[in-house]
Amino acid sequence: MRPNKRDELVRKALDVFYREGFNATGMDKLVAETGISKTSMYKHFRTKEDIILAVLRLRDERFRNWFCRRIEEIAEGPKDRLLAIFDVLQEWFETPEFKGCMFIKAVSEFQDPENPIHIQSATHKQMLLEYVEDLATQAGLQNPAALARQLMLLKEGAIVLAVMQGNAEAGRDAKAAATSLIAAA
Amino acid sequence: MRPNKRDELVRKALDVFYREGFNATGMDKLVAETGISKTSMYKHFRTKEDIILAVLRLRDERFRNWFCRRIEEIAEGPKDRLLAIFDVLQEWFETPEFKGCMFIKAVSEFQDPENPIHIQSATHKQMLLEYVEDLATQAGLQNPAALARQLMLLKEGAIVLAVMQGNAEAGRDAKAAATSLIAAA
DNA sequence: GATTTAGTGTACCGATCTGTACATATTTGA
DNA sequence: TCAAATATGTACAGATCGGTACACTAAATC
Repeated sequence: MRPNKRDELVRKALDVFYREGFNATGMDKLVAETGISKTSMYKHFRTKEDIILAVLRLRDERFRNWFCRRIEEIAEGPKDRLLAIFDVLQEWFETPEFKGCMFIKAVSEFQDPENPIHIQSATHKQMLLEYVEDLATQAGLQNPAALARQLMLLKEGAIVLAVMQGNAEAGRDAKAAATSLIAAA
Repeated sequence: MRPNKRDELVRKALDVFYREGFNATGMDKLVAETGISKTSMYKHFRTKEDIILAVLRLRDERFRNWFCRRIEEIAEGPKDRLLAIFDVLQEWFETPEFKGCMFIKAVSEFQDPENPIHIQSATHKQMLLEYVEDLATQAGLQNPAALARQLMLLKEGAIVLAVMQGNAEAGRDAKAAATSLIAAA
């Protein structure tokens, strides 16, 4: 058992929770889909909530890594990168596995602002905001914080509408709007 | 029992589902919170899903009524009304009962695009988009459809971030961004 | 006044929920 | 090779899930 069962569980649970939802996925289904025994799961985690938190940590790490890296791959200057956000977003929407933002869904299912799942999801959004804020600052624009917040509105809105409409059109609209906002800044 | 029990159920169920979530609210909790017997509920509705659909219909009717009426109250010309969208949004965020968008949450819990709950939620967003599109058309702007879609991105993004951040700041950011977009159109 | 209608309360069905107990198997390292 | 560490499978507890059966009650209508 070299490749830690704990990590294997978290990786596989991520897929299931993302596809099926958190409350809709019972522990028995998790056993069936991961091939890991329930006994093992509860040796690594005290509760289902702890598993969800670990899943969200992995998702945050993977997503931010991919997202930022991809932006830096396809654009050079910080100003171009602000716009590239929306190209990368579009790429994501066009992925066949795209099923929306895991953190928006987590907050929808765990609404209590004191709930650790809720808090951790909010932190993810905060960290992405800070990344965009850095880009805006590097771009030498006035009021980079305000621009970053506006671009994040477009990003979140695009995710929601891409899910609702079942296509990636929202990505193109977001890029067009971002172009205007960046030009105005 | 003049005031129909069915409507009473739907009204009260709306509050519970909005506060607690759909999957997290069992039928027994619905009985406890509405004071209506389970037998009665299942005489009016065949399944829990049917209750949810009725709740979403009421929410759609109430929300669109309030939203559009309020916009038309606080602004006169169609161009001013496009901006007023975000003042009304802000009002909503500042409401103590604000707990995000019921339709975004519904789609988060019922992800299957073929699910009637999912479809009905998407329809709500579509109808709001059409209302904003009408405003943009009346304002005589070029490409009103594109502007309307961009403003809706801001609206959905603001809702998500208002929930995530636990405050109404996103409303102000959305209004600032909308001002830029409308000016550019 | 009798009958239909709408609602109630309770008890229950089988399934599923999170989580545990326990005895067994497999792997790992000394 | 042998012991410790990690797995596993099964069975189950106690609660809750959506939904039904049934006997009863209040009210409206004829």
